[in-house]
Amino acid sequence: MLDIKFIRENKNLVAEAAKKKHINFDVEKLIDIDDRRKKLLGKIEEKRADQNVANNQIVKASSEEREEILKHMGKLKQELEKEELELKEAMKEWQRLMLMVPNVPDASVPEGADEKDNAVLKTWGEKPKFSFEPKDHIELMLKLDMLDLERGTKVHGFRGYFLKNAGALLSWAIWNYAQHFFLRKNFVPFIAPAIVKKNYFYGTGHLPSGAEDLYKTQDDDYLSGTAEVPMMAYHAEEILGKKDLPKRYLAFSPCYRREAGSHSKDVKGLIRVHEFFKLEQLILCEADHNQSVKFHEELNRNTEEFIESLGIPYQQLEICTGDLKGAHVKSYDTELWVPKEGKYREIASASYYHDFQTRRFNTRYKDDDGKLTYPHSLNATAIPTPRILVSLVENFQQADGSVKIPSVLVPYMNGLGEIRK
RNA sequence: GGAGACGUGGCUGAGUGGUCGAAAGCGCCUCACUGCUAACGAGGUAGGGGUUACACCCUCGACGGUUCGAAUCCGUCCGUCUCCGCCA
Repeated sequence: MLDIKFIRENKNLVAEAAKKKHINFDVEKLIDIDDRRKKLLGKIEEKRADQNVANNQIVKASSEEREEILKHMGKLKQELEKEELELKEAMKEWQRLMLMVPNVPDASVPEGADEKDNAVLKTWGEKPKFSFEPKDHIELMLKLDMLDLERGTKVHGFRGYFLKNAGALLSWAIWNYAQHFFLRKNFVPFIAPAIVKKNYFYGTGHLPSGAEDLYKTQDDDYLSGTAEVPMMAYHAEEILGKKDLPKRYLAFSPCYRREAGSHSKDVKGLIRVHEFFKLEQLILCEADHNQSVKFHEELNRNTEEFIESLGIPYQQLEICTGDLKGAHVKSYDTELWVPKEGKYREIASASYYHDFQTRRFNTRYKDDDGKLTYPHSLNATAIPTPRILVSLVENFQQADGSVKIPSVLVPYMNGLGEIRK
């Protein structure tokens, strides 16, 4: 959420941001409501002051005076009740609109209508050339008995899967390797809950839009699709010390996504599943744009380095304005080469938000001059499983149907260098 | 899941209808003192909104109710602790 003062002073900027992000939002309407809010609040505060004065008088008043004061207060109360109700109504609309205000994209974000306009920043690695007809990850993994989709759908349902044998081992190996890899970069390791109270999803911007993609429990909690939500909620309502910043967290969590609206997409295999696991990088830093930019580049580079260490070809995308989510200032996506599909598929996303999220979470820190300030937040995927397996097995498949394991993972596979039946 | 107790400032903790945004202690800050440090002494010290600055408003877990008036009474919810039950 943006500061209402900022919105009032920069309404053109905000209107422009909404337009760029294809968010239907009327800034003038919000400002009208805010005018009303301020006016009502002023009137109410005046009456409350009056009430407080009368309150103090009544204690030492004579009985006639008391009569008089009581009459006055009764009248005040009636008027107050009416105005407070009006304010309540206005606040409801005010809050609804405030949640719709998009964050302002950075000037460096390329203009574009949708994902087709995302800009390729770089490509890395050499796409494998096969002397044979390559298989897709489903065929490979089924034949190597790493994956059971039939029983996955029997037991879980649509998009269900079991990983078994080397499929399970490879997942654990990736988690453990990723843990060692990223912790060298000075993160505090976490295992975060996926069951999270509803209100925190507003903090990250996953609510109100995005509700249809969230599972919820009978207790009205929601299942998070990313550790970003619990990790941002971790410091909700807290005041941090400036000396404790930046906070650098590496969180592992299961992730749940209903994938509503993408029923026809990637219906087979491990690209798009309802339940997966992810290591997520998250940073809270001082409220300084340059720091946000610096850490954003760093988080993104961490992911790149990790992928490079595995040796999987990738490309980096700079997300254009039209594809940028409401809360984001800027995002990069990392996409891995999927040989059988002949295209790059998303594996990771790195974003920064300025104080948009921390404002909603009411996470603050004490500045040098004692002022409470909202820190900046950033997050980036470290690595998700099982999606990473798709590119991994397809890129490293051999003519005989076996899969070569990247050397960095071999120690985590009990020395196993290849997967074969 | 059952029974009971409890939620007050950075912390401990007093406060059962009005002079309470709140005693006292600890901590912290400033000053004074001292060769230096510590102790002692004096003063200050919750958060948020608002204002050029004041004034002023809100906040005693949350929401709602009673009342002219609520930290205080009532209801609901949330949370914590203890005991029991169940359980990896």
